[in-house]
Amino acid sequence: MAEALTAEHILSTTEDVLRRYGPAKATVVDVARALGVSHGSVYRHFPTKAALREAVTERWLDQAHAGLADIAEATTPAPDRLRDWLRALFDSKRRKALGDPELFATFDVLAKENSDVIAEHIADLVGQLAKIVADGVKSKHFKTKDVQRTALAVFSATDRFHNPAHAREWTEPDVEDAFDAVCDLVIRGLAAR
Amino acid sequence: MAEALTAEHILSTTEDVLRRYGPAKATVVDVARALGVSHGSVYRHFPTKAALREAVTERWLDQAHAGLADIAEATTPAPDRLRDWLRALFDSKRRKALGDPELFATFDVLAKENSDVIAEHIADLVGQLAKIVADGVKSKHFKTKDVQRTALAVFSATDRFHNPAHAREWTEPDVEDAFDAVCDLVIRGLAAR
DNA sequence: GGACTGACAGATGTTGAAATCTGTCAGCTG
DNA sequence: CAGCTGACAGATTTCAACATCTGTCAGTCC
Repeated sequence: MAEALTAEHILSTTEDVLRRYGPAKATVVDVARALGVSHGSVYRHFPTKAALREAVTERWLDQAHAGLADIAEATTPAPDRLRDWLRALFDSKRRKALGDPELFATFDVLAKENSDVIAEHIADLVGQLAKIVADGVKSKHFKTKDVQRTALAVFSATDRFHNPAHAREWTEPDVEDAFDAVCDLVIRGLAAR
Repeated sequence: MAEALTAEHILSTTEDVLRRYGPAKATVVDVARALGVSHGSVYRHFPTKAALREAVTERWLDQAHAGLADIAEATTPAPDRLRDWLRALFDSKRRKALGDPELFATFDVLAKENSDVIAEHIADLVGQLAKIVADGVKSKHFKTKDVQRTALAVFSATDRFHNPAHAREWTEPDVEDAFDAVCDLVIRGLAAR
């Protein structure tokens, strides 16, 4: 009303609407109603509903994983840093899955649609892994011929602990054990002998 | 008609019906019709539709993975044997996903339902992994404190390449690379130094 | 009397008409 | 004239009547 209608304003309202109705029920009309404008105005800022969902998810992912980049950039020994980073990723994902289920469900929808936002998100995470692996090689903690390929392998091997498709398993009591066991295996697999 | 109605006969007809209609559409009435009996007769041999589906899937899984146990029992060096076994599992799963999609979909349904059949199937596979890991420890190729935990870690780390939830990824060109990279990482992680 | 049928109740699925939604755009409004 | 509205076409979703399915069981038929 008094405020100008900004993309930012639309995004945070959409987040609220998604949280209330979930990705299956939330409509652009709902968002417009919550903003007190016509839905045509929303289309002035976002070309499609999909673009809107993606923008919300992108923001949400950035916020959720803000701390990860710091861990990746730290100067701690690479093996410890890798374990901390994988742990932080797992904890962050699980916290979101349990504490913010509707937005997590939105994220899950995008993941199953091969959205660009998810591809970028994954590329970002694998890039951070590559940084840690490269540091480990430099410090002689790790040994590998192809850093990028190895970073991808680490990401694949820990898929169960960050891919939203597996979220239902994250409440089982054995996951913690499984996570630690996979971490041990992966870190040993990287180690220089 | 001339034949007596046996559980075996019902199972193979159900397999045909599932292949034709898929798990979502196939009904007990369809199976009975294909057998030329009333659906009440089917319930004489299987208590519920779910039990029937599970029995079919169990047979199908046994047949699909018949060769795996032989590999696990072989006397080749444990690292090679592990790689062969993981490769055989991946190939077998992928072949089924592409060549027998409706029964694979049935398997996928059971997997998402936490069915006992799937739990046993997994326990069987992890048992075979444990055999290979234990042999590797005996022959000094591998080193681990807890064989069972390690076998589970190997199974988790390669989840992307056998869990039906990931079947859509198995046709992407990069999977082969990813599979090899994860195998390398896992086998290095097991190796004694 | 053991194997099978078919009618049945309640649950689940299908269908098509009505309601709502997405995305566009000509026109209003300040 | 930049920002917004609201009517619109076509796509999608909802809803309720209807059909089919699951699982049971009294009764039929060798």
